[in-house]
Amino acid sequence: MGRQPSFNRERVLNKATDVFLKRGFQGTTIKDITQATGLQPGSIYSAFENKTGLYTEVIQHYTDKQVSILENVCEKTDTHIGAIRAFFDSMGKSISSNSGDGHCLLVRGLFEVPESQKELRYYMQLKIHEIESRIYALLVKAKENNEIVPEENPIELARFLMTLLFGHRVLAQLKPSESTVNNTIERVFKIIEASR
Amino acid sequence: MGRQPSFNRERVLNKATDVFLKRGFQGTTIKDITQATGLQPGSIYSAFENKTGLYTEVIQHYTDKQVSILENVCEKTDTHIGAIRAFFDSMGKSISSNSGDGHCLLVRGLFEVPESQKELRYYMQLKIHEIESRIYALLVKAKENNEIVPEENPIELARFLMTLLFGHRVLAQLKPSESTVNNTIERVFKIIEASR
DNA sequence: AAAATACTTGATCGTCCATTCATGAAATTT
DNA sequence: AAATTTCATGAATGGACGATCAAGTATTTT
Repeated sequence: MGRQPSFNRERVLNKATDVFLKRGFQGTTIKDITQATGLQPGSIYSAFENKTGLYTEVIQHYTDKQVSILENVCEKTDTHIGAIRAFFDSMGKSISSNSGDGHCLLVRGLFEVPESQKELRYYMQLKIHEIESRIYALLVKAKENNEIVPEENPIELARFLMTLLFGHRVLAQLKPSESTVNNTIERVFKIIEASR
Repeated sequence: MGRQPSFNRERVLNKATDVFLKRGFQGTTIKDITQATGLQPGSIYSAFENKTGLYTEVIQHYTDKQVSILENVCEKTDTHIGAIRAFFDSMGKSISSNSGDGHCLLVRGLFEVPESQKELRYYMQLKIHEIESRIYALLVKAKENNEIVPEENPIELARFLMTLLFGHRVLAQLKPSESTVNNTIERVFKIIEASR
């Protein structure tokens, strides 16, 4: 019934993700989005309701990508601990390469999505927990597999590893040299090792 | 010659710090500042040039406070490593208490001061390095004092501890329970211990 | 092919906000 | 106390931005 939207939603979300990564939620204007996507304001608003709706969907899209990065490294590593290492390495690369200024939409969003946007902020927290619970699941399997010591608490370790991931996203804002990033990540590995 | 400003600059900076901590740089309007300080727009602009100038001075003021926290704990602890521990504990309290939402003006600023504000962004990086170099200095003395192992590199460890401080400021945004914060900080201590 | 439905366009609206400036008031100098 | 200098006031300005909507166009249905 009636006309179909003529744009590819996935492509639009990817473009919008790039813009939000570069300029943040507050710093991105609808004009920025129209220029990046080629869509007109009306089309954006009819497809996503408003700027918040668009950002929400971008966050969903972005988190799905992060989770699939984690799933991919799981297949390529033989231990669960090795998968977590690989995930940190992947983040290290994202920090050292200059695309998107090493930003994570979720971390950045926590600091700059206005407090008035209660729902959106809650949604971002939910998505961070989604990633954390994947790491937790890996740690549980690692424990079953005797990859980490039996005294280790996977919930707490997962939280601590998230804190380290977070820290690196802030570090990224200081434009650290590649060797600095390598060193900090190496130290994370040592911590993971120590849990063995 | 002429009239003196009738307001107390320090008091104004403290009030402005509270507002910026609560709402961020972009989220704070001049109206917010006028309401918090009782000053009129014109007075603010004549005293601080503009919003950026005010924020810059607030950052300076804020960093000085952070540095004096660090200096205070140095006097109250007998080892240099103990001072670093105490500094982390102080941050832990700032996260668990709800004033200012556990924010750090410097960390938050890195994520939300617009990229167009080149000078201000550079200034914030400078101030972060100021704190980092204080921790570095403590580590050097700790090493001289055999509080940490001679193989340890103070530059790298200081950077890593900063990354952990950063991580906690992100963690704070997830409204962690006090026990979660205690646990993550406890794990930081174990890392510091391991350097002994 | 006519009717119905849904998407597209882009100018426009209303609001908010950083900043300014003319006027007035106070302190200091002469 | 007159003149000068500086500060305080707060309404006004100009620009930016999120959002809307009427008119137009394409697609599907009957």
